[in-house]
Amino acid sequence: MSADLYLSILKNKGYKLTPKRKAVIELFLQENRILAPRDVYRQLEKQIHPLGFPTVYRILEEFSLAGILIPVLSDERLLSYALCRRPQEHHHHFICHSCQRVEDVDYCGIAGAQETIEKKLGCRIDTHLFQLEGICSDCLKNKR
Amino acid sequence: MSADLYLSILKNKGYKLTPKRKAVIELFLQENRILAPRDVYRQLEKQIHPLGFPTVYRILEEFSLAGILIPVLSDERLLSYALCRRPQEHHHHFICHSCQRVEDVDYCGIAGAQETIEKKLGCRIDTHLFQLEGICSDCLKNKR
DNA sequence: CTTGATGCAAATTGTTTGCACCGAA
DNA sequence: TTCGGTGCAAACAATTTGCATCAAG
Repeated sequence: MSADLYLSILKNKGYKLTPKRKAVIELFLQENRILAPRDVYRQLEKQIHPLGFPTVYRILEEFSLAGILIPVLSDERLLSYALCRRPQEHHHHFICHSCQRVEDVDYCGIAGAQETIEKKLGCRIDTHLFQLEGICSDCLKNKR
Repeated sequence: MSADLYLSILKNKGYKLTPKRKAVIELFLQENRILAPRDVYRQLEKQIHPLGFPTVYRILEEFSLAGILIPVLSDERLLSYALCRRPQEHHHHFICHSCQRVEDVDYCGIAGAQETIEKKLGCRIDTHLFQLEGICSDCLKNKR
């Protein structure tokens, strides 16, 4: 999986493809886990100078609006982001409590039930969050 | 629905039933929507003096640990809490994007699929978040 | 070139800590 | 009476703003 998919999405939405934006995508691809703004900053400043916190915050929010990143609450109740592996396709995520790794889940919790729920509550469902949490296969093996 | 259920849960867990804790529960029952710490503080300080922010934070986290409140990310990416209407029973929530109201959803997204997903990913699923978001019936009527 | 992207400093806001005092059980 | 609960001040951390400069397209 390369960064090209995300870069083309950004390009289509009129964003400029700057080295920092590319680096953020590469970082999420490499780390494969949820990252808080400070995590992103700490990793990026190792390779990129200068770098400011506002830039990190701005990039993360833009990516979130572009559908590339999903905001999630971390265990420490800190705003974090998960990379959306297939931004075009509907899917959900499994987050490991031990290593924070994010994995795709094809199963959709609401499949087929949306209309039923809408009728029962009289509401209109626009989005849904289906997030699984536990211990991933690697951490289970390592008994972490 | 009264506050008694929550108070008995807290009592069973060894918490003291103070006026402030009661007031927090009453507030969530009245407001029936997600509230950030600052929201709770602003409402409570109208009726309770003195009151400090640390107290609000401590109560919210305690209630979260006790299973009475669920931490959620608000639209503004701010840590907020939703009152768990039936702390003993497994269920999920619908959050209105317009008025922030929280409603119970009996349907469980993972029902029956947990084992399948665990086998596929090789992971152990401990918890899951299934949160529906959209516009509630009242807001639909009022075309808000 | 043009306009969006970024750095920087500073302000603002959110959250936690330490400790003395208070009050529910 | 005894701890857990709370206020307060202060520290700490997260996030945003304003503006001058930079660079992708």
